[in-house]
Amino acid sequence: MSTQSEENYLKVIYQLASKDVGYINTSDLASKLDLKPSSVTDMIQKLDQKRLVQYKKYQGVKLSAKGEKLALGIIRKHRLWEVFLHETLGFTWDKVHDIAEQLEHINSTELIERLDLFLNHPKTDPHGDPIPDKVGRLNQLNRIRLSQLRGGEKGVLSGANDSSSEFLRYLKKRDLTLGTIIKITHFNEFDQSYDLEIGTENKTLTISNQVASNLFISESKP
Amino acid sequence: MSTQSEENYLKVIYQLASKDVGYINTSDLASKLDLKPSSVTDMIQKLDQKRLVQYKKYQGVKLSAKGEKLALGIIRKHRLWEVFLHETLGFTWDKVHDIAEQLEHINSTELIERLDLFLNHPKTDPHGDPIPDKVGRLNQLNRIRLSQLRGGEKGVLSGANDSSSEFLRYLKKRDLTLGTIIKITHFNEFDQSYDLEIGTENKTLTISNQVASNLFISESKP
DNA sequence: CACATTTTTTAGACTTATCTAAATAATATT
DNA sequence: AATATTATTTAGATAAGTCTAAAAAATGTG
Repeated sequence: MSTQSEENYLKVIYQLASKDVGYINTSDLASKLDLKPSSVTDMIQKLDQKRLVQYKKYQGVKLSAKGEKLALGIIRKHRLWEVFLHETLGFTWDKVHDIAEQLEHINSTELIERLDLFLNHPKTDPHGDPIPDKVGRLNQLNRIRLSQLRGGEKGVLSGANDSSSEFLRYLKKRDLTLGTIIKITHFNEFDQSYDLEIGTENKTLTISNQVASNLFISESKP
Repeated sequence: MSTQSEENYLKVIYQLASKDVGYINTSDLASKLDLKPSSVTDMIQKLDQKRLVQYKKYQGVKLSAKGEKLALGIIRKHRLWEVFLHETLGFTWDKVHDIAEQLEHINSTELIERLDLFLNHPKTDPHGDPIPDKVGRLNQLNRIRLSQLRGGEKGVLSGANDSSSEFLRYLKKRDLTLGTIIKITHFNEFDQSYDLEIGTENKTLTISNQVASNLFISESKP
């Protein structure tokens, strides 16, 4: 079995790895985990010994097959609990993440399978992220970052990459909820910002590239 | 805030205290927590410093008002999660305890209030134990131990004091489920055992004093 | 390419919660 | 009451996970 701390490392390594590929470096890991780099070095050496990651001195870490499986298991639990908190208990979008951070470490296969059944095998969490299945298979959704689009293109908001409450409240305030139809009316070269038209009422707004790179968009008819 | 370990100490001290009164001694606490007495001494000194218990050297501990409030909060969480596991997810009586041991340490007042609402403010857990309310008030049920009765008396099985799966499976196998009507046909002086008649089909069985002292009985018309 | 800067690792320290072994206090027995 | 037994506490050790400070390696710059 793994400790809570080990599980957090694996989860974060997985998340950082899904952006670009290759080895994750110590300082990125440290800042995401809110720890000092020296602590991270210690732990990844331990995880390497347990064959959960591959670690190369001064280069970084990546997950082993075993480590990835574990990480996906934790992500599965996290996202199923998020669905439960949102759908069953009525928590808002922006509050589920922090509580799920605790619940994801509860250890019981039967609990998770029963929860999955009770929730009717949901495919995505309240932020639009896909939920890995029992054996760790992840249905890669057909979606791209808003920042990969340019003027004139159009799509449906299908997820956010940053699940901090602050960011989610920012979105909510601007009616950027899951399922919203978004049309990019203009890309402003000078500051890399985007002018959008959202929903059906011709509402417009401008978002920074920062924000755009954290939003996922899928085809208009998904 | 308290650690998971501290919470377990407080919970167990509360449970032992509700049997007889006064100070709880180190070795009882140690055996219930499955730790060595020396570890217990260390921890209760720490809890005393935090003003969660009162500790007198060589005499034992009891909860302070603050400690009792915390303990009741943990018991509330434990029992609400048990109801959820049983009623919502369909776990059997004997499996809910171990998972609730983990869930009881999840920290979120809003989560517990929403769970309580979702479950429709249950009054007892699946073992018949009362659930403390938000402010730690516990509705003391009108029930006594089976071992306090003698031949001829009658009542309804309303709870078990030992929630180990082993004990609960023992009960299930003999149809001793919550709500069963029990009549004590005879008390056997020589080995302190009880002859019972249970349910409506004149089924009979004999249980040891051990078992009898772990069963709660309430009036026939509760 | 040599030096400066940044990143990473190592070494040593600290905290929490536990343990074992020894010392001390309380209780039981003769 | 003196001694034996049992319970409790103290002292010192250990493991996990973190930290700070110093050393070493990698990277960037003139």
